[in-house]
Amino acid sequence: MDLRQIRYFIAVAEESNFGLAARRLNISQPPITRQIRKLEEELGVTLLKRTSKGAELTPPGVVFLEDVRRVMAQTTRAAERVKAAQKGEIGRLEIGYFGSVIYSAVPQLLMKFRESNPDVEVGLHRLSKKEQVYALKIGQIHIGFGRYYQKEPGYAVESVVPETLAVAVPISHGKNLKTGTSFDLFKNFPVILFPKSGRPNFADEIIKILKEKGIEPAIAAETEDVRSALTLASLAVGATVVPATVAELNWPGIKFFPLEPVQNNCEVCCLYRRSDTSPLLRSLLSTIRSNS
Amino acid sequence: MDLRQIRYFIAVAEESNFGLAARRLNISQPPITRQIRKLEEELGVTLLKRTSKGAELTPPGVVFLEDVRRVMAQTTRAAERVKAAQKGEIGRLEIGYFGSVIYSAVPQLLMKFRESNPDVEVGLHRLSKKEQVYALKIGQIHIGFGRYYQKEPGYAVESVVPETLAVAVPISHGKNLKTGTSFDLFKNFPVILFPKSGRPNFADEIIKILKEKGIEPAIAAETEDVRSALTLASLAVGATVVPATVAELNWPGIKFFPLEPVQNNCEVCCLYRRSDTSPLLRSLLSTIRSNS
DNA sequence: GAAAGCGATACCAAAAGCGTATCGAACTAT
DNA sequence: ATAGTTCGATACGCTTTTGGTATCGCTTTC
Repeated sequence: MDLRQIRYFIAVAEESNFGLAARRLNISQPPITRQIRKLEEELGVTLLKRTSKGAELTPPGVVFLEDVRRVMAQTTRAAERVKAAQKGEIGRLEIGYFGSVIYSAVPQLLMKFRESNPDVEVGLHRLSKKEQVYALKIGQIHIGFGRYYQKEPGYAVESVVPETLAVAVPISHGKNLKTGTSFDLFKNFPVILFPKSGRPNFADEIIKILKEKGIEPAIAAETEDVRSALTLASLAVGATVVPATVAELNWPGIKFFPLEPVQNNCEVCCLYRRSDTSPLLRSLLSTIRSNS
Repeated sequence: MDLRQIRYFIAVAEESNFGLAARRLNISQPPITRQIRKLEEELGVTLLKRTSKGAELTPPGVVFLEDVRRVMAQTTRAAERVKAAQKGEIGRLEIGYFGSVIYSAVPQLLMKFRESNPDVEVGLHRLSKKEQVYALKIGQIHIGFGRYYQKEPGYAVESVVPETLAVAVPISHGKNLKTGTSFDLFKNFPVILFPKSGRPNFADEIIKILKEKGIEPAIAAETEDVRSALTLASLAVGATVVPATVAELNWPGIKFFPLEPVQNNCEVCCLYRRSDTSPLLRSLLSTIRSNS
């Protein structure tokens, strides 16, 4: 079977006439006779009954016409979709993330991306930094989000959100806490740090920032992620420092104080293969860049 | 676009290798290169990234592969279905009927037909005998069911059910009615006849039968169809004679007495075009014939 | 009974397809 | 480092397929 034969058959079926079908297809009549007959021979079914006035569908021909119209429609659709895919309008974008970026920065970005690319499917994969590099290498993901990427040859790191910080303290301790700057809060609370692994990490950065401000806080706990840290904070174990985007969410038992701007490396970054020409990636990158 | 190109593309996509795909398709490798390139040129999209190890799908290629697999599946399905249609296993059978045959004879027949041809759609059309002939002529229906068809050239009439008759009397008149034969009932009731139109018809036949038994009943009413006749009978307007198949149904307020077998022309018949070679019709006819 | 309309057929030229042989680039292994 | 291997791409000749023109045979119409 052949798409040409199908096209010819549909034309003849619709015109009920070989000659008219030929004119519609801008060819002469004999090729139509031949292709239709070939199609019928291959199927072993008479699709058209030749009459003195033209041709009419046999009952199997009616069935075949319906089916074959769907085939043509799907073929056209496939051609349209593959072009749309090249423009980055459809397809599947695989995203790796690590840590707190999933609480706000990534969702916000994806929501914006979705506005201009509503038909793109998105896959999210929680992966450590090391895993992200490997996943990028084998093409499992297109881009990774996180903090503190080191530069590697062949890979690009770009800032996504120039993050500010916030201090999270247990709400149970009243609200008359704030007297001076947010840094003064650490006079009242030991600090909860996270994550434990993946150095250099957010915990190291916080220590560094506090040190610069002359603060050497007691360490109340070290947790694996923001969520655990905030849970401990809500139990009045101590205070913790989180990205401002995380503070935008409602966490029960927690009150956030924005931290005065400091020199820091906390911004959310993305990592991708320089050689990746995927239109979807390029489209997402332009969304990221238009954000800042 | 061409089904061959699609076949080649799927093979290469699945093998991730032009050469292996060629072997799988039992052709040499250069034609594959050429066809794939032609496909890509026509679509204006690079579907495969040629690497040193073979080939891998580009993101648009992934999208295209999914779509194009559906096309192939549908094409195969269309080929299967058209063959099934020729065997009379699928398709649409249009049926005309008139009068009381719809109450039992036709449903029973179609139920049996459905057992062996579960995927055949059936259309039912209430048409007078005259309309049936016209509908057959223009191909609107394949077969008509009714009684008292006259023979016409080019059309065949066949018996479907060698029908016996039953007398319907109002249930309100107790059950000690039956003394002699069922014909004796007409000593107690005037007769309700139907239908009014379409002579020769069922009413004529009943009159004839009664006459042969020496009965000349008073005519209580003439109605358009069985349903009306039985409704009147249930109101004790009179008794009426109906086909035995109709008596199998439960009609409120009616008691049926089988009528002793007599020579009659009441059987349900079907009418079809002798030249109609539709496999569906032939299949239905063989169901009909195996019935008797 | 002639004319017109339809699909089928015959024949030729053009196009497209496939196969063999070969190339060039990239990876492997010694 | 270099020869061998493994890819896909290319060149060329041959075969198959396709489409066009002319024509046939049949049916319908006037």
